Amino acid sequence: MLDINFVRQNPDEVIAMLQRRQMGKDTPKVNKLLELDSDRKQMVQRADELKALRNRVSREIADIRRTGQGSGEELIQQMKTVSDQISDLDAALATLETEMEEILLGLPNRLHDSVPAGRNADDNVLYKGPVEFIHQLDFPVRNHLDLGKSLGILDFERGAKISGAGFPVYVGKGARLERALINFMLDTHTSNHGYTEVFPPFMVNQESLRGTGQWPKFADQVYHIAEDGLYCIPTAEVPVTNLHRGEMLDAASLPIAYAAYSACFRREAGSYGKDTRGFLRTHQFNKVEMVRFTRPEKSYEALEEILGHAENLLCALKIPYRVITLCGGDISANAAKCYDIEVWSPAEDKYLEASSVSNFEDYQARRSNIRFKPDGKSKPEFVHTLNGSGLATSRLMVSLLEHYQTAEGKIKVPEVLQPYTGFDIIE
RNA sequence: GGAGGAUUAGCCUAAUUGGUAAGGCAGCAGUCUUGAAAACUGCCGGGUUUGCGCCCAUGGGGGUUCGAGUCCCUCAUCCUCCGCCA
Repeated sequence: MLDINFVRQNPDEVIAMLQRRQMGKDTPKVNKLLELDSDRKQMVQRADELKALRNRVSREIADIRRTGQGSGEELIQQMKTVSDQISDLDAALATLETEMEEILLGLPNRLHDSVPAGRNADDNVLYKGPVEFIHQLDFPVRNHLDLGKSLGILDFERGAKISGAGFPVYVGKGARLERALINFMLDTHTSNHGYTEVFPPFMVNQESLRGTGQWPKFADQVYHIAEDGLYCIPTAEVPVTNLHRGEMLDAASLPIAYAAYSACFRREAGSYGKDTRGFLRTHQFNKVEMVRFTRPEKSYEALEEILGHAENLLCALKIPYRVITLCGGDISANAAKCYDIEVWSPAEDKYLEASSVSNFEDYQARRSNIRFKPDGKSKPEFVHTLNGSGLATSRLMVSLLEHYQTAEGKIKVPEVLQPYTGFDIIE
């Protein structure tokens, strides 16, 4: 959420940001917001004057009664009218503020200056890589679906039977490999990268979705358990960032770094026909997520660190990847800056997004009211929040299976995973 | 699911029959000191204002009232007990 004070003082900058994001058509929203803001100010003034009057006279009534000078009946009658006026004004204000909040919640975040200009994904800019590792694939490569099926480690058909399309089942060594990946990633983050492990709930309430910005914008992409008012998390970012919702963090505790595994649930409504085969797009997948809370001046430093932590995993696994900087037209509304890490899929013959590393600056912190006091006398400030996948297993598994396949259709297990799997080959 | 109790600022704790939130700790600044501690003084929820001031704020949301921390309804969370159950 943007600061209404910032919008009021820098409307041109906000409108320029919308244009950089290819959202120029939302410009009227900004003007409407400023109009409402101005109306609000006048109404608040009038209401405050009436409230001041009521408070003063109420104290007079109390004095009159205490000293036995009378009942104050005349004043009470006058204040009845005043109170009615206040009620009307407050009701009108509440309507107006709701309208303002709806607009404000719908406006995207500011963009960092370093975010490249561009209309869509084609305009994203290569930041690092490609980072290659030696893999001998001097035979016709098979894709992850073929490999998974022939080795009996992935079962999409039964997944479709028990749940629906997009709910894969891992079986035997496939299940073990998936669990090994998750454990390897979590162990690396906690042991080598300084993160505190969190195992969060997989369902959250609507306030949490709102806090991280998935609500209301992505309401149609989230699984909803209507009876209990709960939502399946689309990413661990939601429960983990909301751990500190409404809190005043101790400045000495910053930066806070959490790593969390969670299953992630996404309806993927409207994306059928696009990368839907096998693991490329599923309704449920596994992901280890890194989440950070930092002082504002440290957040861009943290962004590079998180990116580095995600890259370390791919280097250890020896899976080729590249890093791109998302351009203004492709970056998500919540983020001020975002890197995507893409892994190479030899069978698909293209890069697949396996991680997104973002700095949200104070956008989420303002929505979820996460603050700290820089020092004793200064006012509370919003922290900056960041997160990065480290990593999502589904696309990673695609790349892993394909890169580590042998000419005989077996899968070698990457060396760093062997302590976790207990075997070095899937056949 | 049922009964009772609780929720006040970063933390802890007060508030007559309803009369408009009192303190303490921590923190920050200053005085004193070679330095530190102690002591003393000031600041110490949010908004608005050049300022005085004004408004809002007692878990969330409603209601009664001229006026609600206080009375009523409802929801959430925690504690105690009862019931049910993996």
